[in-house]
Amino acid sequence: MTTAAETEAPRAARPRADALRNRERIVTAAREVFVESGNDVPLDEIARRAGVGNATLYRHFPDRAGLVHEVVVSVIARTCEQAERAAAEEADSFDAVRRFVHAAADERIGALCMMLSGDFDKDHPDLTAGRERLDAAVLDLVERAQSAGRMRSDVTVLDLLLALSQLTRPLPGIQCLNADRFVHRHLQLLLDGFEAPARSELPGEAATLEALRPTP
Amino acid sequence: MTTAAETEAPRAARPRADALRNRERIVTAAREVFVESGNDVPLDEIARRAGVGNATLYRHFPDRAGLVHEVVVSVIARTCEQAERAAAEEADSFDAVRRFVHAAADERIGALCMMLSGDFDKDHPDLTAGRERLDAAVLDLVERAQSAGRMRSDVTVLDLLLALSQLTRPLPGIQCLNADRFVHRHLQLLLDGFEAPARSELPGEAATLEALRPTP
Amino acid sequence: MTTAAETEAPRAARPRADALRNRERIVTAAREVFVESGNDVPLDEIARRAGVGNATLYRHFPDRAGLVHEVVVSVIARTCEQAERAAAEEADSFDAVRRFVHAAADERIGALCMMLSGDFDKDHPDLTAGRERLDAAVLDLVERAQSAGRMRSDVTVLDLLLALSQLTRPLPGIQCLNADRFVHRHLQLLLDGFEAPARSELPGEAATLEALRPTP
Amino acid sequence: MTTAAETEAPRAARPRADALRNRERIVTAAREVFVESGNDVPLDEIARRAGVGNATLYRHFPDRAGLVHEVVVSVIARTCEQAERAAAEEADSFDAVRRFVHAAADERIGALCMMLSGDFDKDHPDLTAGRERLDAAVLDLVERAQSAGRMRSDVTVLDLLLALSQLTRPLPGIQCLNADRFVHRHLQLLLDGFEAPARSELPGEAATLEALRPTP
DNA sequence: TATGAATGAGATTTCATTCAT
DNA sequence: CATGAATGAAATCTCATTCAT
Repeated sequence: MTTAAETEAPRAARPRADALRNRERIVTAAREVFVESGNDVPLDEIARRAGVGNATLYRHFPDRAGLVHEVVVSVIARTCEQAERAAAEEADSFDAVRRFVHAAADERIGALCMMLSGDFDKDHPDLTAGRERLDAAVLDLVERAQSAGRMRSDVTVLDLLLALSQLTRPLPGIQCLNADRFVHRHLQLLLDGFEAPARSELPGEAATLEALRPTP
Repeated sequence: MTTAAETEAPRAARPRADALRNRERIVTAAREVFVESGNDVPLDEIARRAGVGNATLYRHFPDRAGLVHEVVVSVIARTCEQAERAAAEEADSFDAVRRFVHAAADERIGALCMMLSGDFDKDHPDLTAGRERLDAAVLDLVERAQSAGRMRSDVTVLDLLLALSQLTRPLPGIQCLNADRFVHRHLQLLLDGFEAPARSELPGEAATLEALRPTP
Repeated sequence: MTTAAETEAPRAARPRADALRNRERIVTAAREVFVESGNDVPLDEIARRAGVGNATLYRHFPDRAGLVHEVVVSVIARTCEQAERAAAEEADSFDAVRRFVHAAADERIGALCMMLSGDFDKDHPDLTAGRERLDAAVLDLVERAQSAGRMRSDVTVLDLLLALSQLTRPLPGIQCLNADRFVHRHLQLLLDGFEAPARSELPGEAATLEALRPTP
Repeated sequence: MTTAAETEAPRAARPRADALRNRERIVTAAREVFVESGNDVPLDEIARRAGVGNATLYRHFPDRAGLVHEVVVSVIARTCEQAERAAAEEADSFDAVRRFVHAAADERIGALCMMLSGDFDKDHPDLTAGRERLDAAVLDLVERAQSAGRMRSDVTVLDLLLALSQLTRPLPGIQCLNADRFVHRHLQLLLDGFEAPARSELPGEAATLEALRPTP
């Protein structure tokens, strides 16, 4: 006879409650620290901020790349959720885009840029899956707005995600209270550019995420 | 009997030709490498790329901060030059803004973001002077375009410079041939936002560079 | 249910036994190596002699100055102990001085000279406290001997400590078995000078440790 | 037909006047800097203090050891001169010892200790010759004083030279105006110990310079 | 399991020595 | 000859990762 908990996770030994809490705290601390201080903070700093010993971090993640991987995946997932919620809850199709953009900024999607620079496995299935899900969710937002004539038809999903990520990328040395306000200002300006009817014809080439792969 | 050269500058020996060439090569290599691989490349890598020994680098720049300082100052100066040239040579006031924005991207103004994160003296007179000159030159561009009704009046110099820097910031891991093309696309989108008559009222607060100072 | 030990000190984990042992071994090795080879030995050499990796040394002492600080403090403390023991255990007051002088030599008090030349914080509270305690202990020895008419009244504590330190200062290049014997010979000669009734009047100025502070 | 100058130094090309002056300035600067800042100052610092380029230093001395060698030899020679002059000019035999001791201190004989630690050839003929001449000169002083019953008979030349060197050794970190006064105070105390009739029998073993040779 | 400690590999910086002007 | 510049080797210090309690 087995308990309900054992039934839900039958393949691995049931993780202890404090272990799960530690794991969560480490990922959260890492996200914050990466945003604040950049990608090259010592892992000891992250462990300290999470309130755990450094070896505990290694129990949960095999190496630095593993931790970065987890943070990236979690940021993508949270951003994805925002995209889906915006699509579901906003009546106007361009308002949905707007809401997503600002929400993604608050989820620190910009930190992804920084972390892509680290040497971790960018072809890991988790990442591919996450990107695909995010692409799909954003594509939904974009297509709806474009079909409704609310967004320029030459703007691609990749344009949106790239520009968004870059504009919200943290400036590790610069911590001041109204930095966020600037970011949202700039996003609004960008969105105004997206909304405007096309004046100058952009090179409307088909843009995909693959286009950004490093050339080997 | 002495030659004219000896008579004219007897006390301060002119710097040697090869030393000047080396200094130039180091700064150039550093600019390239910082853009390619981020702010935390080993100095040995820069020295190697410049074709000099690592100690030569230290003869010219007292430490890493000194080198970053030099690169930052040089990028600012080159960008400034582009602003002044655009103002002088373009007939249309918004075309001047456009030309400056794309030229600044090519001068790697985005690398400034990355380098501002490094720990070097951000209050050095050289930097202050450079920023002031750049601010003035860009203010000239912006005010002309706004007076002519070609640019939204709620866009500030700081908006322009910050968004421009962020959008052109290098993605150290990602080197591919058409990354630049994406950047210029996004700049065009942003400029379209700048050009459009104001639709949503932006919070028109007076924005200055001081606003980005870290809070002490 | 918790054990008594866990109950008594629950908040500050006691330092690990092996860490304490390592710390002790590093300080001991440093004291030896500084005496043997001078103040500018590589820290790697000290770590090797202590049988630990170099980074272990840096875990215990933040930098070279930190290690030198610790060695200086420990030598002062050990010397101090010798002074107090000599005062307590010797019947004759000048014998106590003699015993202290030779014991201080064996504690390598001379190494202090060498280490004072290194660039570490000479105004650290630990050092100030140590010096004061040592001064007090030696002053006790000196005053007793002088009150008993066993020591020249114009010899000050600072004279004793300085001359003692200089005469016992290690000669880093010179390691031979009877170097110590020479040192003790010279100390005896000096003590004979101290014991003799004053013949030539020395400039009896009040001498304090402050007199040796570098002029700013 | 040759000039007188060429006749006097026929084997090597006659050194130019400015070269000689430079050589002298380098040795003087080195002596000062070694006393002030210890044995491990950069050669560039010495060159700067001498007002010459670093390469000029290397033109005169093949390497750092060569420079140290020259300084050591020169200090020994100057000290030797003081010994001979004291012997010649002082009426009282112990006054001659006293005068020599204080003069040697002023010639920075203590710096020899520091430099013996550097890795230079301690068996070079120049050094051996210098030491022998110095030993002879000081032996003359000592024997006269002992024959006249003015100095304890158990004090050897080596005792005198070693104690003198140690007591006058510079403390590189400590530069203050009356440091010299302390040194001379201590020398006086030591001399008083030398002058006193022997009270405690010292271990009168024959002491020679050879006794200090490092054990191989 | 969680932790503080230990470690070697690598980055920054210095300096004795050589080179080119 | 004299010099500023260049250089590699070595020293200091950091950090991702492993070990032992």
